Amino acid sequence: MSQKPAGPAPLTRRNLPLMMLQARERVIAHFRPVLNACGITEQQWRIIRLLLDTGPLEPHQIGELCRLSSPSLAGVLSRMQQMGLVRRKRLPDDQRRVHVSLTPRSRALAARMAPRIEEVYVHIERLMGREFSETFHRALDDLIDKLKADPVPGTARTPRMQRVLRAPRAREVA
Amino acid sequence: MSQKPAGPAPLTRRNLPLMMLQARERVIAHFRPVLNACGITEQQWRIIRLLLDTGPLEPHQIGELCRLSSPSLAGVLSRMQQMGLVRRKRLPDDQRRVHVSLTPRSRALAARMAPRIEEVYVHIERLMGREFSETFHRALDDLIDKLKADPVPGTARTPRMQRVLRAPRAREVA
DNA sequence: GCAAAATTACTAATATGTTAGTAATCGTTC
DNA sequence: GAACGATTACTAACATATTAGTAATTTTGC
Repeated sequence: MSQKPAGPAPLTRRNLPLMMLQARERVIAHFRPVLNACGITEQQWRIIRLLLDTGPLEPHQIGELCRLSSPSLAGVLSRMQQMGLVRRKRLPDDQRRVHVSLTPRSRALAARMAPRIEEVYVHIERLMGREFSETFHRALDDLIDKLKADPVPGTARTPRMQRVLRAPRAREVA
Repeated sequence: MSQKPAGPAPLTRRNLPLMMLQARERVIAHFRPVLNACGITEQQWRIIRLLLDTGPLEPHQIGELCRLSSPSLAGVLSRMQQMGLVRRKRLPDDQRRVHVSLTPRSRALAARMAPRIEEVYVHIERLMGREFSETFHRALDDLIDKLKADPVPGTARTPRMQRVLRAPRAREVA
């Protein structure tokens, strides 16, 4: 008997990243109206929520915990500073490093938003079912642990290859 | 006994959208090297994979199935057309509508990529465990179903408010 | 038949994501 | 103490996401 020519591999798997994207969008869609009504983006809210819990942090810590790459973070923090939602201050000990902290304005905003956010959680937990919701949380933790490591892309440091001279550029943070 | 003043609601919930983002990034991080090596983006690969299974589709169908909003899709398809990865053709019956189809080039690309993609699936399934992997897939399907509906943002149509005249603009598709 | 509504793909403006690379600073080594 | 590497936050260039709104066309109501 002649063998069937194998042909190109057929991509039989379901698209797991797409499924996870779809699932996440179904969830975030419930929060978006609240964020829009308050005039902030999802990323800005992630940062505010984080700093509420932890106090002032450095950018690389925020990026790690909020999954924001260094370049994204630069823009987000810059806009948040303009909006009066965060302060940035250089550390006296180490002039490279910066502390990002919340302002009274962002704390007040968070206080206004908290109950509406809670409402959304109650709503989606009702849609998902209490049991399923808890199981799903555990599954996410489990998956994150099993596939752990990998730093935020855009934050990873690669060794310098060469050093080229150029006109100096002013820093943004006072 | 005096009652404690309630204070601002404390946001006790874990950040579910963030957890889902973290989990998805752990997964997509394994595919990114393959995509980068082939010079295409995640979104472009989603579209190619879809069209391989379905044959030619219209933009709104692609957007729905790949979770790409209409404006994103316009740019992605435009670049893919320039790269020779897709063709766009207006339907004779309805001049508004367009058919997007793959090219020999994108089919060849997919054939080259398929085995490497499969390798990644094998690898991450080994990390996650077969049992967990299947359970997680079911959980995602379940969640997507329970929170179903919501059209892709940017695709939703709102009734016209007013109609302003302006100089005509040429269409991109022949 | 024709004006209004609906549909489809698109553009515009802005925010974020991704990849690569740079300026300033710090620590170490010699 | 000057050269070197490491670290931190940043910029540059481009692709995508989000929100709003438009052009061309088709369908519908009357």
